[in-house]
Amino acid sequence: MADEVDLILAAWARELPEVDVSPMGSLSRISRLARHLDRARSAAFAAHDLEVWEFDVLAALRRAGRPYELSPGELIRQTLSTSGTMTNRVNRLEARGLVERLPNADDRRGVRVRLTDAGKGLVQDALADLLDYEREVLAAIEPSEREQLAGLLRRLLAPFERW
Amino acid sequence: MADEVDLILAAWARELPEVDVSPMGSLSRISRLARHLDRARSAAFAAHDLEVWEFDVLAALRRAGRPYELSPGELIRQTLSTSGTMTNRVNRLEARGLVERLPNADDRRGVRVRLTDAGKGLVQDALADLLDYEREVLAAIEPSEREQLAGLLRRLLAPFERW
DNA sequence: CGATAAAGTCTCGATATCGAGATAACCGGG
DNA sequence: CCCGGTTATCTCGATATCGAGACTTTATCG
Repeated sequence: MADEVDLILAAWARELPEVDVSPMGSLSRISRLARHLDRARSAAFAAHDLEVWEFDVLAALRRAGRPYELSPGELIRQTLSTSGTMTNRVNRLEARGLVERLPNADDRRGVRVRLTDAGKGLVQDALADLLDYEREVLAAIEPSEREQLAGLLRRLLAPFERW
Repeated sequence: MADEVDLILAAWARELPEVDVSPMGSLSRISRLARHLDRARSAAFAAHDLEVWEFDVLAALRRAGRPYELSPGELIRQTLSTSGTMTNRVNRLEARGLVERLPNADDRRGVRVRLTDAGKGLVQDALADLLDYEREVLAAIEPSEREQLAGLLRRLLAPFERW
């Protein structure tokens, strides 16, 4: 039972036998899987007329809890994006009526981005579909293996998210 | 020992306790890790004045073996990109003298993309640095766990790459 | 206090990607 | 041998992202 990455590793072993490419066995798979998941998520969200980036922002606001507000800076950090990108995203979500910008009373440099009722409904529906899809993907491994996997990934991820 | 994803899962549990968001424990980590890895790779390749996408194409050609040629279509499939993207990439790599386009004698619709000597040297140097970096990332887990991880990821990836 | 540094957000130009359509070549059946 | 269907690649317009710089406000420290 081989995948594309096995073929890639075999090719490197043939071409550069003195180089140890085993790290790719994990990390290339992570990158490739992420690409496939992104595409699949696009398809899943299309039913709600929603882009992946739109979902990412709306979901961050939804799980922040009442009053469903975050600053652009917090959204940038949670979604691993940059300031120019977030300004643009909020603009377009605002134009669609899914979020609104409010002044921040405590810090006049800042802004609060708040989920509207329309945005809230949309993100919950989309989340349900996303999870259904993710459960299908994960059906390839056993529940106990899912926990193993999550644990290993957490340990790889932690160094990137600590500062 | 928690990461951002643990916080995200806890937030969903608080906000929507009736929804089982456990699939995100694995899949969100995969996506986030892929983003971080992409950024780190950018930094690693910058020393060679190389973009990640440039490396991806050159590496595919290098591991194809002599005469280091592939068609654009094969490059599209291996790098999970699209036709317009690949035309653009090959154009720019050609302009930098890292690859060259040759006519395909067997099929005049087609083209062969061949690695130049300059491209070959560059990709091997960059590969060595990439692997050094990847080993650092993987130092967070034990060798036996790396194999476990690779095995689980293979099983998740396989359904996407079968056709 | 006043000056300087730091933080929050937005602007905007450069760049990469996607994807539908165009073009050219190949292939198989009649 | 011709024709419709398929395949390989390229074109090109729309779009999202990045990131440096601008601007405003807040924090810090002498």
